[in-house]
Amino acid sequence: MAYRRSALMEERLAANRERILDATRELISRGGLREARVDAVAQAAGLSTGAIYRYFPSKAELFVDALEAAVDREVAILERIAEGPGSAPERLGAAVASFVDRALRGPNLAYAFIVEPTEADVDAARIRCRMRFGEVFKSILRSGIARGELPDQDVDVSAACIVGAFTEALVGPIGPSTPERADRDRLIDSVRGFCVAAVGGP
Amino acid sequence: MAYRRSALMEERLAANRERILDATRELISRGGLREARVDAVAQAAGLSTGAIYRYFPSKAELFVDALEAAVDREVAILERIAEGPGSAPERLGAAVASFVDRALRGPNLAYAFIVEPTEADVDAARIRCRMRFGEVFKSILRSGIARGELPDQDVDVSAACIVGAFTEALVGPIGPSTPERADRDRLIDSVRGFCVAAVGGP
Amino acid sequence: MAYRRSALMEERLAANRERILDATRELISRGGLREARVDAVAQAAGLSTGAIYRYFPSKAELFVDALEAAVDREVAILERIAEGPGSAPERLGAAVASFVDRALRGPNLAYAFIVEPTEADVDAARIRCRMRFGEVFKSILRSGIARGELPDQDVDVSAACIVGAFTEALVGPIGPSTPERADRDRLIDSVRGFCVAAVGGP
Amino acid sequence: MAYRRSALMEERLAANRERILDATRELISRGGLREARVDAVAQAAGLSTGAIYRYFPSKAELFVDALEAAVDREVAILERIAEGPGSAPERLGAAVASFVDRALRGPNLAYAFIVEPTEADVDAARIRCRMRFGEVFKSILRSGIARGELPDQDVDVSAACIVGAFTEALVGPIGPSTPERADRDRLIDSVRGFCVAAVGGP
DNA sequence: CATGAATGAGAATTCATTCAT
DNA sequence: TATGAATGAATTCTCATTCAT
Repeated sequence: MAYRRSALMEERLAANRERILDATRELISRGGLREARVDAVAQAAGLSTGAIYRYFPSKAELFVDALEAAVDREVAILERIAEGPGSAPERLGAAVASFVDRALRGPNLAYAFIVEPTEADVDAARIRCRMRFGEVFKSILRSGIARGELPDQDVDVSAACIVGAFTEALVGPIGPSTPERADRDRLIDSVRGFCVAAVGGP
Repeated sequence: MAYRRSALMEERLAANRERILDATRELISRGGLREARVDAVAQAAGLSTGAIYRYFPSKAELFVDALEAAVDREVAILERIAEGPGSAPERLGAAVASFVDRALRGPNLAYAFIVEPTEADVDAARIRCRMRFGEVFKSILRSGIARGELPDQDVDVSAACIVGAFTEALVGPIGPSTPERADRDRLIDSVRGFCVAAVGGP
Repeated sequence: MAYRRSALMEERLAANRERILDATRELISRGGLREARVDAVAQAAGLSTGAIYRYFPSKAELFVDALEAAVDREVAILERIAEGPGSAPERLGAAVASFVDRALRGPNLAYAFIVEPTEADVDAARIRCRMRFGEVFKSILRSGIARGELPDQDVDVSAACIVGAFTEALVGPIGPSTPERADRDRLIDSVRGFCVAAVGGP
Repeated sequence: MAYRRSALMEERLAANRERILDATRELISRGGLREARVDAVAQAAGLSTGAIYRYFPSKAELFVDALEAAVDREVAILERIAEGPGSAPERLGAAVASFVDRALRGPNLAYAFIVEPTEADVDAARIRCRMRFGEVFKSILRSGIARGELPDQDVDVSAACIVGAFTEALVGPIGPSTPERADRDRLIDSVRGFCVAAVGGP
């Protein structure tokens, strides 16, 4: 009996943790880090303020975990594309398009984890996340250069520029509103074209 | 009876105002809008908290003025390049290089005026600033397309991507520290190359 | 899962709210609106500053509620007298005496809700309160005039004068200290006599 | 030469002092004590903030002096009426009418010196002023009782009620705006009638 | 373990008063 | 003496974190 109850509880705890992370992501994607108060997160997660602190030691750690969870998923998808078939320009284009497409559909953290300084702890996580994105693109670029599909270049800078380019395209002229399907496709194409050409793709 | 404000005082006031704006820019460029508290700005400017309110009606207006002052200078320089001689790719490259170069030398607000939500007032200014930068690049792109120096493209998206690319290149792999001269030149070249190639330049 | 707020807690919250309102009334009745700082109210209520904002959204609303709560009670009592039996002069005298009597016993807000400009919000409430008092007396006067118990007169002015007369009698020669029982009775009689005679009563 | 300059200066100083007092009265009569900031007074007087402190050691003392100056004039006028010819009810009515009339014409301090708590210093002055007004009315009442023109009564209370009545009539239903001439006359008559009847006049 | 009321350290802003010019 | 810029204490309000129930 002790076992079963424990298992049940275990599940519930995990579910709560997930709900908190989801609520955090949701709130950040709407109003930025600034608007994501602990109270608001708790309410959105259907829990009490105090409960948050059972799952996360501080607001900063909660944010860090939320950012990293979101980036985990994103990077996993991008890595599959990066390691998949096709030429480097093709894979680069696909990765960019994939990211932009997803960002345009649902609530995304592009706002928050790219450039938005906060407390030191969160900021460190933000930088780590940015670099992880960069790594994916760097791996594509390196393979392309090695195979002669792309000209030689400073992959650190190119990767950073790519990340910056599509982020700005997302949060900049478009804003948080979801554009029409046709607009979306055109935007994705434009960004993809920009990034592929930038690194010397055809 | 009427008291004529002495030239000396006039100067000192102007100097104070400038010092406040400088301090604000300095603080923002280091820790973002969040860290730039009125107290901190005052201290950095060598004044008391209350004095700030003699020069600016509110923290929000101070920030707006600081952002716009910085952007005024920046945009003026970029516009001169945009309207100058040379092909569109050349001018684009020169503009990008010029911006990155300056940003790498002194404290820059790239952090703040690109993406960092805050109060509504400041945010509105931030968006205006971003658009002003975008406009400069759009004008270059349009002229290039008209003259056949650049392929047809969505100039809105391209301009946003350019702004995002060099901003990220600045805050991303490099951070606030000023790199060595050689590194700096290499970085500038890489970013320029990225942006020019991205829009279809040679 | 849903947490039912316990009856005990419910009670405590209500008690706290009441304590805050009481503390506010107490402080206002001593030092006027000016001295009733949020800190002071909190301390007098045995709570922290922040706690006040759990019960009232702003200092202004707290004041408005405190004023209106006090006036609600007062006006209810006066209305019962106004609508009760007896001639108009009798009822007027009874109403005045009743108000003065109560004011002399406990902390009274006479100071605050009669004349003391503050923020717009609070001021609006103050004016409303004053008018509500006036209305009670006007109703008595009108009925008296209709029945021929009182001579015709400008009831607006008379009501204002009545309110002013007993308010001043309260805050003026006496001040906040509670006088002896005999003095109190004499004061009440004098004020009552003054007001009844003023409007043409016997 | 030293003499002449001194006399000139003397005059100018006195004129400035008067201007400051006037400005203070003006501001208080408009927005109450709260709105009369030292800066505002200085500007209204055509002087600098610092200059105020040459003439008055503190804001509190400035206010006290302004109140007392205003009351000096007022009381002098009322005393002349009180000591003049006519029966007590006549003189009482004339005094009340005179005060109300003047208050309705120009900026008046009725707001401030009757009921409006502030700092302790100013408050003490306020109470003194109130009592001085009371004294005038008490002297009328006493003479009326002595001569058999008025019934015996508690002159302290009656005087306070009179002051309260006309004050409230002034600041209450009418407010700071100057009413039409006809309205004004009617108001004066009503208040006079109220006060005279209140103390047992015909 | 969950709750949400309470805490209290900030942060922005105001304004009486001072003091270098 | 006059000026008005500068000061800084005081005040309102916010929000991450704690803790009794």
